[in-house]
Parts: sequence; C-alpha cells; structure tokens
Amino acid sequence: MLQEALKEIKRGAAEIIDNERIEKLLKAYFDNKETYTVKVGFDPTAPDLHLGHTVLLQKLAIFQKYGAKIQFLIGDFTAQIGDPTGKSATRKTLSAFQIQENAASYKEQVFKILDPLKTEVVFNSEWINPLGASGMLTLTTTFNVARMLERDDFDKRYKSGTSISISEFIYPLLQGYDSVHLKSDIEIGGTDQKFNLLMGRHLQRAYETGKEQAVLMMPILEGLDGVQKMSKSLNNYIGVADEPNDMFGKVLSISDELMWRYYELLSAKTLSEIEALKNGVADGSLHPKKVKEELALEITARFHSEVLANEAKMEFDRVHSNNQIPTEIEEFSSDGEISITKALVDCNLAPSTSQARRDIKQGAAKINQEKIDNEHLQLRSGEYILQVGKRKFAKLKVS
RNA sequence: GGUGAGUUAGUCAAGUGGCCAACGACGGCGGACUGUAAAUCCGCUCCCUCCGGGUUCGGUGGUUCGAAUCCACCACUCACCA
Repeated sequence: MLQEALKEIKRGAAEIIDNERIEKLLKAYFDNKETYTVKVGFDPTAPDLHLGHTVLLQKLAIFQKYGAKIQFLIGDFTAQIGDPTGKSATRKTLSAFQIQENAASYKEQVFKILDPLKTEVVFNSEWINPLGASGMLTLTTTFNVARMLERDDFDKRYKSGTSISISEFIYPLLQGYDSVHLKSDIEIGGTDQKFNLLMGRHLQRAYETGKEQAVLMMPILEGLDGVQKMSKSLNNYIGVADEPNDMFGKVLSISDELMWRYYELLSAKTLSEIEALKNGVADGSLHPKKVKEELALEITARFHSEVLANEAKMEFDRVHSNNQIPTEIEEFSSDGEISITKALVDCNLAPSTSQARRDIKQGAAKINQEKIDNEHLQLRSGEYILQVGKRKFAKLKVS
C-alpha cells in the first residue's frame, strides 16, 4: 500500500531531493493518519492554465489522495518583481482587485483537478509585506552573489552579457522565504525551478525552522511544436479552458513522438498500458492516429466530459477527414456591399488587408467552398461562408 | 564617475550615403503530399481595396538633392576600470 503510493507519487518525476523525507511523511500518514503540507507556487498574472500546469496539478492530486494538504500559493508579491528579462516592458503592477479576480479564475480552473477541501489558497504578500526593510535585509544576508550566480539562467545571462536586475536576485529568496513561513514539508515545481525550490530548503535551515522541505520536480511539458516548453506567450499551448473542439484538435496535431511524452505526463493510464500501446504501434498492429485519438479523447473528457469529447471527435472527422464545414461557425454581419479583402479582415480571418490579399493570391481563401480568384470581388447582400486555409471559417451576412 | 562596444522587422542577424521595405537563418502563414502528424518540395511574410502610394532600422534634432548608413544630444544594454 505504502509502496504503491510512493510509486504513484514518483511516476514521471524528473528529480526528487530528499526522497527519505517523502517516504517518512507517507509512512506517518499510513501508520497514524498524520497529514503534511505540499507547497506549489503560481504567478497571479497568467490565470489561463494550460496542460503544462496540469502536470503539476495532477501530481498534487495524487498527493492529496495520500494525506497531503496543498498550499496553493499565489505569488502576488513576487509577481511585482517578475522576470524583467531585457525588454523595455516594465512589469505592470496588478491592482488588488485584479489579483482577486485572477485568483478566483485560478480556483475555478484548479479545482477541476484538485480537491478544494484539502487545498489552502494563500497569497505571499500577506507575510512578505510585514517583513519590512529590515526583514528583507536579514533575508539577503543568508545568501551571497557567487552562489546566486550558480543558478543556470543567471550564469548564462551573466556570461552572455544580458542584464540582470538586483530585484531578480531577491526573487528566489522570497520564494524560499514562503516555505519558511508556510513550514512546507514538500514543495513541487518544474525542473526549471530547481534553484528556487532548493532555496526553500536553504532558508528553512537558515531560519532554524527545524525542517527542510523535500523537493519534487516534474519535467517541463513541451508545447505543440515539440521543442519549446508549453507556454501561452509562445502560443503552443493547450488551455484548460479551451473549447472541446480546439482541445481535441490540438492534441491530434502533435507529432507521434511527442504523443508518448504527453501520455507519460498527462494520461491516467498506467505505465504498462502505455508500454503496450507503444509496442502496438511499433509492430504495426495499432495505427498511431488511433492511439493519438485515444489520448485526445481522454484529455478532452477530463476538462469537459466524455460526451463532449466524443462530439469533438465527430466534428473533427467531419471537418478534416470529410472536408466539410464545421457545424458551428462564428457569424458576422455587414451593412451593405463589402469587398472581399475587407470582409476577411472583419471576420478575423486575416490580420490585415495586405495579408488577406496575399491569402487570396495563394489560393487559400474560399467562399462557399469555392476558391476565390479575384481579389477585387465585391460581396453583395446574401450569406457567405468564408474560409482561409484549412481551419479558419466564418459566416458573413451582408445586408 | 571614466573608457570602449552596441541598439535593424516575431527572434537571431547582414547592411556603413542613392541599386533598401532592407541579404540570410529560424519561426509563422499558405499550397502540394498526408493521418489537420512528422519529413519533404514550392510560395508568402510592414501597412494601404488594384495601378501606385504611405510609414519604418532605440529617441530627438541636424548635415545632405538624398540617411538604417554621417554629426550632436538623450535613453537603454554590455565589457573593463573606479
């Protein structure tokens, strides 16, 4: 029982620091029902969770199954520092109202996976603000610059001559201090967070809290391109809040190779089940597309429902396998005659008139399934189905 | 505070007075092929309803018939010195 729990907890983990401690905590739970805390931190600026985040969340859900109380930390204070990597864009300070709103949005998404009864949502401004200048100073005495520069990304930036702001040095310290305040037993995060996660251990020791948190790191999930990490800014993500059709389509668009990665980190299937699928594909008894569809169904069903997932699959087959028009298309209307280029822009099918013209020239634009060959075409009153490329559709009513 | 180097499109990066809306690479988009996959091949990639025109190369001002390119100042980044 204990062994199984441990196995489940360790599945997919990239690295675990202080394995022993985790084992002890679990043993205490199984023997005496003692609970423990697992901390995870999120930035309040980006409340749109994607599958990359859910790798962590799913892991937390497993912990909850085995006696953990989750400390879901929203870094409202640390967000003010953020990561000013070059760029002129000064970090926007979020208003208290915005933070509350983002937090609410987080909860809504997060509780699709986590058990709210075993989750405590906390904000770090609550204890960092009272620190004051002197508290902050004390914090900075616990660490030195040379060690700070050991951190991989600082090191790279320093060597490559990119600027590093002093405030960025404070960031890991504050994150570590969160663990001091919360007396966390375990903290989990992505492998890119290793330095910050270890800082929690360091500070818990420096502040003589009597414990040092164990650290469990999950691998970073690659985005749809299969190369860079999944992130909103790279636009290679599958959002938790994505529509079923989008979600299904996006999963299906990943490469076969990447599919196995997603299986490992996102699927509820056991490792041996996944191994069986792999063998099936390798010896030709399973078509990779079928295997990918299964994954797409599983993921879509998790965030929506099985019914909606199946509908998404049917819609997908309809549009892509049979080249039909989707059942639901966004509708637009126009008063009076309109030129085709303007129509494409107005319907969000092209970002600019110039682009619209190019699309037409390249034969990418269609009206009612027919290629447009005249870029000066005027649309008179009536209803049109406009299409650019394979996936972008819109319905336009001209009156 | 001093000295030197730098700032070009989504990113990297050429271009040092007219042939520059600006080489190239990556990315992105479209087409062919497919399993809306990958790989591959081809095309496009500032804006403007065509012809043609407009606005760009950190910012401001200047030199010049003409500036991404020269000059001045400002801002930002990096290195070395203090």
